[in-house]
Amino acid sequence: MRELLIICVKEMSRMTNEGKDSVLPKDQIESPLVEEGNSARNINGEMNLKKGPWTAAEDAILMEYVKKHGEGNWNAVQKHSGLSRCGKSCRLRWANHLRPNLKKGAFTQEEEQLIIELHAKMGNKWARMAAHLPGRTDNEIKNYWNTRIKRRQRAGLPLYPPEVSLHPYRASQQGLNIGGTSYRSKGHHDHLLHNCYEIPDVPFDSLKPSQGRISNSAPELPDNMLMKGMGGSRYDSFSSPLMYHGQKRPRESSTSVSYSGSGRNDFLFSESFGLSFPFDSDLNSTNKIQQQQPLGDDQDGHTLLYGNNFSASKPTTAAMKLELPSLQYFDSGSWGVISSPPPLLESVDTFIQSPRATGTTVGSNCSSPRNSGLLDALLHEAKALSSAKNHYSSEKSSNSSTVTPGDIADSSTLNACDAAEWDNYSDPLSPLGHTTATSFFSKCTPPISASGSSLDEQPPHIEPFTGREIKSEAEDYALTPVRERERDTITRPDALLPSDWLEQGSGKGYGVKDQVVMTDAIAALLGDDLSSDYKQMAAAGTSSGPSQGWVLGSCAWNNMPAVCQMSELP
DNA sequence: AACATACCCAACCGCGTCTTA
DNA sequence: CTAAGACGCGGTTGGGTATGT
Repeated sequence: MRELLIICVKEMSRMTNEGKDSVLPKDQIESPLVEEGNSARNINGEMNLKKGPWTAAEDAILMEYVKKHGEGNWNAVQKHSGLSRCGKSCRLRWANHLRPNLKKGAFTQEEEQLIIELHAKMGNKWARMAAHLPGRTDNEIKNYWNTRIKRRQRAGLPLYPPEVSLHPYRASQQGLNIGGTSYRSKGHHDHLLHNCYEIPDVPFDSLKPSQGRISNSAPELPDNMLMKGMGGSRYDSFSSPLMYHGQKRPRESSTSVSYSGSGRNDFLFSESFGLSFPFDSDLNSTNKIQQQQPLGDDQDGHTLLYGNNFSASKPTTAAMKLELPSLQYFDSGSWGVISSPPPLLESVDTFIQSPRATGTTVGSNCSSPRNSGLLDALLHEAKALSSAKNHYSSEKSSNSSTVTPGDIADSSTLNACDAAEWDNYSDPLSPLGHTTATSFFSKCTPPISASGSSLDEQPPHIEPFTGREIKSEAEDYALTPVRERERDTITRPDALLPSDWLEQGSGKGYGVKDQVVMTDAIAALLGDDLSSDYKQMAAAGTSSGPSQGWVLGSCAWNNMPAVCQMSELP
């Protein structure tokens, strides 16, 4: 090692003398430096740190240093070893290339599969993902993923297999490619994570069941889930997505125009329910935005971009552009298959806790159902169980959904192009699939079109509820003329809207029978212990709900606070 | 063979968080 | 308690290589 080091230092010296210009970036080359050996100092005597590719000599020095002193204290490397690299650079080099047990080479199939799963769970949490992939670095995973999505984008394939598509996190991430334009801010992932209760591994156990795969990772409840889920204060942030309670505030948001704090969750809510007003805890501010962004504003040609014409406001073009993300989110049209995402369970929570946006008052002790992770967990668990029973039929049902020409195929349901690729992931008995809760709630979810959608372009994707009655309705849906469905769809958000908005739609609603079914479904979700309570509340709630046709809406509207309280029971 | 495009990957940058004095 | 430094993370960039036309 010692010899190697000497050789390397010699080589380095040679390079420094002969060809350092080829290594140093232009700005360094042109800067007035006085260089000595392998390091350089500027006129102030500060070290001029080298950038660019590492040489073998530098690697050797770094390795030697770490061998002696261990990892950490990276800034000391420069001082002690004479390496003219900043500590950051050293750490990166070590972590990504020099540290032992690094796995080199292409990802194995298992690794790729795991990455997909992890990404569906975690989003762009590369470091966390890397923790599940021994020998792999976050950078590697990130690069792999970015390449992958690029490839799939080009191929017009959805990012995830259909089985994964309903995972709240994933769905929210993909789903937020609203109109092909995505809205992303640094903070969104945190928000999403905060608002995504994961029943670990449930969504993925079905993937490649024959592979006897790994899942070496212990079921991971995101730290923030545990904390925020059970009353962590940061969870409250979701009740007011426009406000960044946490320390992380999207950098971009500060510059967005007339749309303060345009974190993605603003759209999470909007999209999940086809409402386009940023959900602000402060109704006044919403009104303010409404004034600034009148209905029908089409300054950027996305009048209906956010679902339908209920649009009360939308971010300005400037804001959008500022929110434009990394290549995970695609330009308009690139993701032709992206459709209205399946409604998110978390959306329901958002919905539930949106009294202020809807003008309903909720008891203070329950102002944020987000305070209760138990409810979410219950719902997830219930939906998993339920869909395990019903997945197969609903899958068939959804697959048979009529796709009219011009419709945008719903990637989350099934993309024909992708079907073959993901066939091997399919498991009719998967606990994932179309979940009861999600399907159930999807009735409240108007469509968000992928490509600057107007209502004429895309019928809603409605996940068939797995219960018998609802399922038949879903089948009806497939047979329902598109125009009629559109009308139907337009009316659906009424459950969310103030009464004056409710009059916008006159489509069919759901009758008492449906109410019962839904009530039963929720009761089922809540389990025996809670179901009777819930049913009582639902019975009370439906009678006073804003719309007979919106059972869930009215349930959530009127009763979920109580449910929320229930969820806080030990 | 020349060019264009896609792909891969290492490295940098900026910011947030953690730690420590 | 606070400020500064260290560290970690995620997004982005740019160069080299492979592949297609």
